[in-house]
Amino acid sequence: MIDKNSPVPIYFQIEEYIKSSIEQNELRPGDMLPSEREYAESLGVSRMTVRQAFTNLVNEGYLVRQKGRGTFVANQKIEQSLSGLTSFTEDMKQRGLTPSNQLITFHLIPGPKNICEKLEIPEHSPIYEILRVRLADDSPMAIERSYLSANLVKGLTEDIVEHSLYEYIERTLQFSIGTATQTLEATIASEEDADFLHVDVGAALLGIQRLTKLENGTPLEVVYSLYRGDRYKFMIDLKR
Amino acid sequence: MIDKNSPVPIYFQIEEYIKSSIEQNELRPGDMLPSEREYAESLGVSRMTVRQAFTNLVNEGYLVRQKGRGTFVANQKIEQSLSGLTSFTEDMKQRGLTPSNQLITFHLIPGPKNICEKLEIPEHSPIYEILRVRLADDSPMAIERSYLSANLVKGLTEDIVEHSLYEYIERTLQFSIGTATQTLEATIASEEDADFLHVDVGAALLGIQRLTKLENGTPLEVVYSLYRGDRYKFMIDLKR
DNA sequence: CAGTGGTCTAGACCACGGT
DNA sequence: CCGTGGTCTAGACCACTGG
Repeated sequence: MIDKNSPVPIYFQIEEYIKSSIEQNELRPGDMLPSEREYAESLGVSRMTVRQAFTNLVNEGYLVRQKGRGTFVANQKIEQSLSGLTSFTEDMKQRGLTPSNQLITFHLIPGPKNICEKLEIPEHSPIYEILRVRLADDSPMAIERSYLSANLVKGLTEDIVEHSLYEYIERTLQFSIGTATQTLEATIASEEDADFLHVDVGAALLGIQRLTKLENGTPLEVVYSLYRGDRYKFMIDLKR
Repeated sequence: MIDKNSPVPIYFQIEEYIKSSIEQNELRPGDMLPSEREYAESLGVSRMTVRQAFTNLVNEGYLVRQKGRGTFVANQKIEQSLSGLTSFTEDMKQRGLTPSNQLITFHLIPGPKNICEKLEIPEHSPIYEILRVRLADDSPMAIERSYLSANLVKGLTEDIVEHSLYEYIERTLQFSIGTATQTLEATIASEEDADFLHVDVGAALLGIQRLTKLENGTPLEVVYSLYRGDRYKFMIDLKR
């Protein structure tokens, strides 16, 4: 169960083991775990190593510690939905819907001023403009306009865009996405919107603007989305 | 600077000292801190103790560690705006607007089923129902319907509600607010909504539902709000 | 009372970054 | 090469919980 000679840190191996035990329901919410000392002895490692694993899992919301009592499996993992920076694809899957795309336009254009400012690149720099209708269970859910710097995200093709852009960025380009600033507002469907989304003119739409940055702070993507008000709710957990 | 005989843990004292150094601009974003070993020696404590303080500050977004280089003051404390659980009053002040209230109704009623379920109390338990129009710079911004258990939030009066409910809950009752689950969706103004908000029927409104819980997990408040789409945007920072 | 998590020590070796 | 953070050890005493 634990490989001391692995390059993977022991505390991380312990974390993974406990996480999978929880996910496979071998450990249920409210269950008490073996004490830190028991764990340490049975694995033949120091108590501090076990403690590091436990601490991380507490911070991630999997476990709860109680002084003088023990360590327990948390009732609900709050962090799961908290501050989730997800792609449309991931978001829909989490909701139990099947996502798909309908690519409307895919252009390489000289960047307009307002976009370039947000991406922190010179005006007129080459930019990919991607217009997609996002479908869930084959029915329109949102319109999405994305802008990415062509000098940063190289080798973008229609194929990639129709599949999953985030997967390409994270898996193939090995970029690690950091944070995003997002704005939500309510608007009304114009004639063009109504057309794409199969709703009436004047229907309620949820407008979402997002600026995504990499972990090193480089702006990655500007996205303007319009979600159907009758099909989409945005959920978020907040902490005081 | 550090009191070893204090009941306050050493790592916590170190945290507070570093935090205040950052807040008073003695340490600026990008500055490198003394190494863990230097800190430990100069304070006469173990390196692991310093490390615990550093680790907590990294998790809170104050510091950034770089393998082989050092520990640095973070550029921007993301957590500041991230996942901000704020009251309407706080929210408006942050935006530079002056908040005020117009109390429409304030009733003590037997709780309807759906509300009581969310508040995790028996059906028909006494509940305060508060209906307010929220103003910013004396112009309508939102309609808010709040529900609170009268057995939990005692001594509520019209005066308190017209001032600031959260202040009463946190300052006077000494409750500490923990987390909230929030849902946002786009809707259309009904005739009644339009009346309260001074907008046209069919105008875009941002509907926000919130369930707030105390730190011990007790549900505190259910709120249904309708914000004017032309005046209000909801902003949030997300982490991957 | 025994067992738990909370804090702390004084070392150790490693992988990494920059000189 | 040296200094950094990353990991790990084998102890220790404390405050708290429960029986």
